[in-house]
Parts: sequence; structure tokens; C-alpha cells
Amino acid sequence: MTANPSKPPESAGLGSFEEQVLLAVIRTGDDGYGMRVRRELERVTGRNITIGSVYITLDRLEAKGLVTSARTSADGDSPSRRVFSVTSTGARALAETRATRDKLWAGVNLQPLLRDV
Amino acid sequence: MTANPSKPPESAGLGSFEEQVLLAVIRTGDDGYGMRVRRELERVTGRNITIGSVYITLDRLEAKGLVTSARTSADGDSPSRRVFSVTSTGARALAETRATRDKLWAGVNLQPLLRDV
DNA sequence: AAGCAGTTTTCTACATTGTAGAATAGTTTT
DNA sequence: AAAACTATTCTACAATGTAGAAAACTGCTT
Repeated sequence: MTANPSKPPESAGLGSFEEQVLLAVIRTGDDGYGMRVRRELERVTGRNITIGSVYITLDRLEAKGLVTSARTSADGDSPSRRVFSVTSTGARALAETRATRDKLWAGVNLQPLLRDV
Repeated sequence: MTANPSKPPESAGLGSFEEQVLLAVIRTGDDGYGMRVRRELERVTGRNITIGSVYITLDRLEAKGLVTSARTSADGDSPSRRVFSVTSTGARALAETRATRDKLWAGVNLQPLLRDV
């Protein structure tokens, strides 16, 4: 998928982990730095998340303009941190991702497929 | 004491396109062969989907046991086709993927982030 | 100041998943 | 049998996901 700047993304679509990270950033409000995002992700999903995967994903999202980051200066209470926030472009990507998925899920009933293990 | 608070069973988790393909297979009912799945995907998402990506994804899903395929014999009306169906394992993967995502979306409001383009 | 511990970030490497397009094969029509 | 379709397979590469460890920063302790 070669990014073509001249041709606006017809909506490239978010990866599953990218979506999770974006949501976790929103959830952490104005305290969304790497480690905090990771903890939120682990808390909500109940899964183990390596910190490296969070940062690399955040970096990639920033490169695409879906999040921005700013360094806070250390004050008495907390050290300097790189705080992330979701851009309007990021929010739109989330909305679109969800909208498309909802269409695909509409009317789908898993029940008849769920046989016993 | 930042010891591991018991790691829950890790499940691979579906990729975003894998989920879409799985849902499209379910949607096509017992007529879910490659080309048909592709058309359904294009119809619902409004995006262009290459046939190669559908088959390669279907192959990978089959290798993981999330779908099965069977060759139909050509009768008067239709030619021989490779028809796919979602397994119970596949259905559970879908259910789990959705459940986890719903938790992350719970309480998230995109409105305040959606500034004008 | 030097060392240490805890926290946060960066970096590196590799695996898996996503995307594209062409090649191949089978059917139906002319 | 050639052409026009439909369906499947194959190949190659890009993007995204995952893991682990190195480096940087801060406050504490000696």
C-alpha cells in the first residue's frame, strides 16, 4: 500500500490494533502517554500488551496524522511525558471504521454457528 | 510488587479484513464462494476489493480452522465452486473480537474530537 | 557526586495480515 | 475452436502486529 499523497485515502481503513490504541488514547483523556495507554488497553481487554507495540503503533498513527503528541515538562508530581491526542482526522477514521463494520454486522446472527466446543 | 496479576488466556484476535471476510461469508449463506464473497464485500462496504485478497484471506482463515471449504459439483445451473462456511471456532472468534471491541468503545464519544474538515 | 531503582521512551527484528495483479482453469456462447 | 466469461490460484510486496531489550530521564539514597 504505497501512500499516494496526491490521491486522498478513499479510507485506507484502520488495523484492528490501531483502532484499539486510538480508543485507548481517547479513554485516557489528557493523560494519554504511552505507558498509560498500555495500562488502559490491558485493563479493558484483559490481554498482555507489550509497550513496544503501543509506541510503534502510536508513531505510525502520528505519521498518518491520526494522533499528535506533545512533550510535557516535568513538574513536581509527574515527569516529562509524551502525551498523545487523537486528531479530528483520527476521530473520523474511527467513525468510518465503525460505520463500515456495523453495516457488515447488521443482520448477522452467530447463534446457529456456535456449536459446542 | 508489579508482579503479573495472572495473565488471561491469550487469543490471537482477528485482523480487520479477516473479520470482514468472515462476516461476508456468513452473509452469503450457503452460496459463499470466493467471487460471491467479494461482491458482497464490495456491495456492503462500497469499496473495491481485489479477488486475490479475498482468496488469500480465506485460505489463511481455513488454515486456522475458522472456515472450511468444499467443492460443489457442477450441476445444470452453476459450475463447480469452492464454497466456504464459517466454523464454530470462527464464530467464536468473531464473537470475542466484537466483545473486546465493544468494551473499548463503551463510553467513547467522538463528537468533541470531530472538528470541521 | 555516584549509584540505584523505577518509569517512560526508543529502537530493532521478525511474524502476520493486507493488497494488487497476473496466471491458470473451467464454462458458455458464437 | 476461439472468444468471452466466471472462478480460482499464485506471486510478490507493503502495511500492520508483536516481542524484547536498550537507552533516557527522574528522584532517592549513600
